[in-house]
Amino acid sequence: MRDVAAASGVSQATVSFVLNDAPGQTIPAATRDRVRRAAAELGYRPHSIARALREGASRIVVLEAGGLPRGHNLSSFIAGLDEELGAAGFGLLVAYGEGVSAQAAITAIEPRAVIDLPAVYAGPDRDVADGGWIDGMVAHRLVQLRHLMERGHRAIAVAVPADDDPFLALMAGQVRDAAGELGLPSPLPLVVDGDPEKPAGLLKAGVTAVAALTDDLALSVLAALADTGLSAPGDLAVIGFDDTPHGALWRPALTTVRLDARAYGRRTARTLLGLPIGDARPAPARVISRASA
Amino acid sequence: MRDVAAASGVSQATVSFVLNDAPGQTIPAATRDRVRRAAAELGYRPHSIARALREGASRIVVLEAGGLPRGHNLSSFIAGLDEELGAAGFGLLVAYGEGVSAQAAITAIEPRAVIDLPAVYAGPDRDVADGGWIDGMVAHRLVQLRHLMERGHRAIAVAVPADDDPFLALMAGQVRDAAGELGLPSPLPLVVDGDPEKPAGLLKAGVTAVAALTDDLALSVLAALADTGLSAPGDLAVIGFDDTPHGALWRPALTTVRLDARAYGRRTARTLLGLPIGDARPAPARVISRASA
DNA sequence: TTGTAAGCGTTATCAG
DNA sequence: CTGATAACGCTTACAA
Repeated sequence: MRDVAAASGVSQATVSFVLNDAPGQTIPAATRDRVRRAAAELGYRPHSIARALREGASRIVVLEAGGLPRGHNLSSFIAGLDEELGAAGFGLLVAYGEGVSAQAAITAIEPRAVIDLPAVYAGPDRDVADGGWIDGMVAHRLVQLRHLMERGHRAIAVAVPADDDPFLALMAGQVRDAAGELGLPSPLPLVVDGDPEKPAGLLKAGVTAVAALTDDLALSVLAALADTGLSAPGDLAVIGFDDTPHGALWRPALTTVRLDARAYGRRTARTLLGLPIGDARPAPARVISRASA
Repeated sequence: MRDVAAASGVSQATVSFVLNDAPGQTIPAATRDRVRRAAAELGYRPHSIARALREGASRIVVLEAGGLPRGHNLSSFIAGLDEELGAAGFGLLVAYGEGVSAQAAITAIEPRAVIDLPAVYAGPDRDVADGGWIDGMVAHRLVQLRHLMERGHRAIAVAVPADDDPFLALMAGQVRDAAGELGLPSPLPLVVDGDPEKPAGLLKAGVTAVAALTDDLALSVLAALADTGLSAPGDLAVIGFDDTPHGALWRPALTTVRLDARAYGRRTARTLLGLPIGDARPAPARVISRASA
């Protein structure tokens, strides 16, 4: 920066003003040009550590994605964040809960903000941080259930995990709400705990289809079905939610729903940066119709 | 830090010396104690940004895991890195190639080192950076092939991807080497490109088993088998490599091999930190014997 | 054995 | 409109 200042015959302060488009400064176009040109020629790159020291926080935001299902929906949310944050000159770091040293790294970074999606889901002030993702969730579950209804199913169970993850519990509630909105009877829970007899038991109760909270849960159900000589969708239709890459590899290939979480990611980023939401309008959820339902 | 200095009646420099066990400084135990106690009482936490500015690099190392298969082996490698780096006060960041803003974040961090595993595999000076992981690879492939041999297979194909990832190409070479060491004929390549007829064609060529470069490739083979009315291991035995969580969900459940990559992670970290390798001795690879082979 | 002071590269305040 | 200058929190010669 000192070199740029020298090369363009101004002070470091002026360089800073120009390069950051500092508001409330009135610098002649000629000077600005000279500074910018010099910066470009010298290959000036702001030193982010120094900037972070000065600003009290780095221009990095962290997304804690610890317990989240890792499918297309998350990737897509991340892509959205990436886009907007990148455009604003911010960096994005995704933490998948790798371990202590990862936590150490994150605190060392002094991020500008951290988006803790799992925590957000638990708390009440959600829409602030997730760009409305959650609030749209019931609508997305509608898409999932509707696909089943269109195929003649009304007795639908919902596959939930054995452990009680708060995030997944919230999802379960959304499925119930969606079922209510569609005038469906409240869905029976199918607790996925490795017992291959569970789905067969459901059949006896008259259930004809299962909507899973996540693709992985759906896959577990398919596995249990296969283990007991049953098959999807003949004996039981199964639909997932997340579009993980390995859902497509299964046989029968998993039917699932894919969200346009990218728009939510963009909205999250924009609110985080204090920008207007803009045009990031999420497309409706889409059923990826494969073989299992 | 100023407060700690004041509280213990010494200068900031002394505080720094004590807290970092600066070599070549001879500070009486009494003083050291006072300083440490004060630091603890005041809850002093070194400011990593300031430190990074001063040192020219943060105490963070980045692992670029972009194109790598994401199964147990990678997680285990990461766990090993995590352990050693954490113990040395370093942070670890894993970059899964999320996008531009992630790259921006990484450069903004000025990491002490970056371990670019994919690049390492391509380059010649590998054992420097991966703790000998690669060099042990042939031995691990031996385990994979031996499992097949023990079940009477000698005509073995290797499932490789359609695109030519340099990392996977390297793996393919290791399988060939392992086959040679076992006195097996050079394995035919099974190019996994979504064509479900490929495995059936292999059968005609007399092949009875497939060793896949990764679990995902193995799963694709299983899917192709299912699509053509064949099954594993009856028609074709299939063994994966990586122990991904969804391999266990498939039916037939995928037999695969799991590495003790944790030890390699630890070794990588230690060489990176300039420490002696120590006791991190990798256990031999283990076959996770499920249904597919 | 301890303290002083320079400096890491920015940004922001305040005079000119 | 522009330029000194003072922080930000830490490390490390060098002095005492």
